[in-house]
Amino acid sequence: MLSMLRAAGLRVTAPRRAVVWALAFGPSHSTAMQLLERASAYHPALGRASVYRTLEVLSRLGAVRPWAGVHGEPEFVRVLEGHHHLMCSYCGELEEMPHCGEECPAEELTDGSRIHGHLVELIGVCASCAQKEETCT
Amino acid sequence: MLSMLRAAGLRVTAPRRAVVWALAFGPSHSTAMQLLERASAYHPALGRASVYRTLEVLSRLGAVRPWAGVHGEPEFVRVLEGHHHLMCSYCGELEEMPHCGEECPAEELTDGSRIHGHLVELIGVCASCAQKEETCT
DNA sequence: CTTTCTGCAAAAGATTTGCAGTTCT
DNA sequence: AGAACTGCAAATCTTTTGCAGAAAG
Repeated sequence: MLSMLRAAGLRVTAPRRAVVWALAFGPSHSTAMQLLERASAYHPALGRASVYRTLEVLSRLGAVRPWAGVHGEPEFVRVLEGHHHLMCSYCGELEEMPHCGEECPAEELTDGSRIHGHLVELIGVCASCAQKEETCT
Repeated sequence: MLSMLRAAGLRVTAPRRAVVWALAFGPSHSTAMQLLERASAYHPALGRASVYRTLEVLSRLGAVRPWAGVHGEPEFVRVLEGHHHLMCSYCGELEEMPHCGEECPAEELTDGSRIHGHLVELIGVCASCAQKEETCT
């Protein structure tokens, strides 16, 4: 993501490096505050505002997307590599799904556009809940 | 969505009907405040809190999903019918994509789970921007 | 009739903004 | 040197919560 900053003519500074580091080497989605906390280990002087400002920049570049977490908490998701979840409306858990390769069906839906990332969210009942229910019936 | 409330043993009240009406007959995604405004036409006494509470209930039932809008503003998306967007990271526009049928490839990614809705977001450069760029080169 | 839901207003948070100082290029 | 970026703290705004009263089943 640092190279994306450079390519866009933006500066690569310590605070930005810290946030990118926290994004790249942490979980695929986190809240702004979690990122602040993790990135602080890398650059202790980091302030809240810079985290938000960096996330805004990265969103504009398409490296990250704001996303509403399991209970609606605002989070940011690394999006360059593609991302699939299953939100189970029965147990309320978010199940991360295996990564998709180059030929992810989600990216086939397009016309002349150039896709470089995606976020797929399925809403339904997860396999383990579905099985539990059958057992009950 | 009213029947989903009944099926879950929850009450169907005027405020809830108003919010469901605003969701069902309005755009596929809106902010809580926009819903409040529209639903007020239907039930003028409606208060903010009830909108949030109803949206919370509908999210738990899987009829709606919180979602981060174009610039990250929290919105709610009708999700039962499936939903596809393309976020163009060049022009920043959100392009709504044609609705998918029953055999939407997005829903094929599953194992034993039962899917009843989905939200697909592609991040990339939209067709018209992609074309513009070619012309420039 | 009981339990759930509602509106109000206050409280709690999260995100944004202005500004003086710092740091890339 | 000049423009871009940062941290701080204050301001703004959205969402949540407590509670007394109303209404659905």
